[in-house]
Amino acid sequence: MAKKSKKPSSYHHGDLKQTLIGHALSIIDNEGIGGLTLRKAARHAGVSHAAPAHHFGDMKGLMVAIAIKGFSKMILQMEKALSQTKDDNSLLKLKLIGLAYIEFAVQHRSFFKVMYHSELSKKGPYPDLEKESRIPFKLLKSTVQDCQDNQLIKKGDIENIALFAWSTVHGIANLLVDSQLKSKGLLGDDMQYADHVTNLLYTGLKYQ
Amino acid sequence: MAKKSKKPSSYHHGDLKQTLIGHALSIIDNEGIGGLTLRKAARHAGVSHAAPAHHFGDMKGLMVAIAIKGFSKMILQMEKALSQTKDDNSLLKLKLIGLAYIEFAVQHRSFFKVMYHSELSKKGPYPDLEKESRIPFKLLKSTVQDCQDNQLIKKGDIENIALFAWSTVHGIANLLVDSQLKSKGLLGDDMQYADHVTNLLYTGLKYQ
DNA sequence: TTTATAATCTTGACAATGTCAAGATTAAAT
DNA sequence: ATTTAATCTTGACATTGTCAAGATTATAAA
Repeated sequence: MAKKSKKPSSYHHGDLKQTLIGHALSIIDNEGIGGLTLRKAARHAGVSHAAPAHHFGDMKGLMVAIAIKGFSKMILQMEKALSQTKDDNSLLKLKLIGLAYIEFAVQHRSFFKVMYHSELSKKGPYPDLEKESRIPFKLLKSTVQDCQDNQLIKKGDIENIALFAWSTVHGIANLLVDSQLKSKGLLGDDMQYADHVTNLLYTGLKYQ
Repeated sequence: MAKKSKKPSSYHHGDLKQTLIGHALSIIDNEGIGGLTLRKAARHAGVSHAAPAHHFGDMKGLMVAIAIKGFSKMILQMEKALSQTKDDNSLLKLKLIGLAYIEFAVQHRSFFKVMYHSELSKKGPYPDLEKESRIPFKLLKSTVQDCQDNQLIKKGDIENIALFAWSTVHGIANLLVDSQLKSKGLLGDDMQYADHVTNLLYTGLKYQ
């Protein structure tokens, strides 16, 4: 609740940038990424149609800002999951960090959609975004490393094993976020399914 | 080369629908899904700006048409992969069908992007698309069933195991298609990596 | 073959959007 | 107090999706 609302002066908004991001996210929640327009976000915020440009440059700038914020949140959530176990239990850490990834995706669908939107990763350069977007995989990889150091999973190329784990949780996350499973009647509860699949993943790694 | 080009009469195109789909795909190849517009596809095909509407209704209709065609191609490629092994070797089938899924994605990025575009799965109803889109998973599931029948993988809930395999290959496919790995310097050759990961996946299933 | 009907394509129009330029208002710094 | 920078508005323009009405060609019916 420590918002720095600087007493709006009716001309200068005070915290327009974050406000616009908020409205953009709720628009994506309701109408999908295709429903997001700069003008619509501006209307929701009660400012003129050209106001967003001063904070984000263009449409892509808004998406980048959302993605960066999303990665920060996701990283926090992953780190929190890691800290919830003793240091020696790295196999559990591996499961928890994967679940945290999936949980973030389903809890913040709009963030996740923007974070991994094709158009963003394509043409940069957005150094801040690039930097943040690498951290989740780094966290995953170092956890895999811990597991190997503690001989909890068989030896193997760390990079490949981490990529395997990432592919799986990323795949689940995408299928869940796009309602590709629910729409096919394949799914009841999201996280219950995520738990099943991550179990398969990590017991698989154990006996690899 | 058995195209039914019906001698264009300069007013009636002859095969405008498929032609437009082709141009749409090449636009997506070059500029991403965001770069695709109905008018641009029309210009590339040399027809008026409103011509596409008569074949696809609206923008979403074009995407649906592309997605349906993409699923047909993908299904053919998966079935072809299945037919390349003796019936008894169902574990190899399981690997081949997964690789076929990934291979289709990297060979036909634009198709794949459209097929699993959030906006499509959201609001229907597009019965033809729904029907086609279920088949890949059905193929995967029946292959998993074969593996269990032949006692090549341990028993377990077929649905969950199939979803696990699907999540993994779908995750790889998405990361590859969006160049999320290459851009991070994590990858040399796409299919080589896919082979590594599917190996991990299926040996994992074997000892589950 | 002639005619009627449907399919296909064009032209013209409209509202909505991204983006730019120029100006108005307020905050911050000097 | 004055200058400078930041923030927001207004107005404009090209582009786009979409609709309606008309032109052209194919197809079917007579």
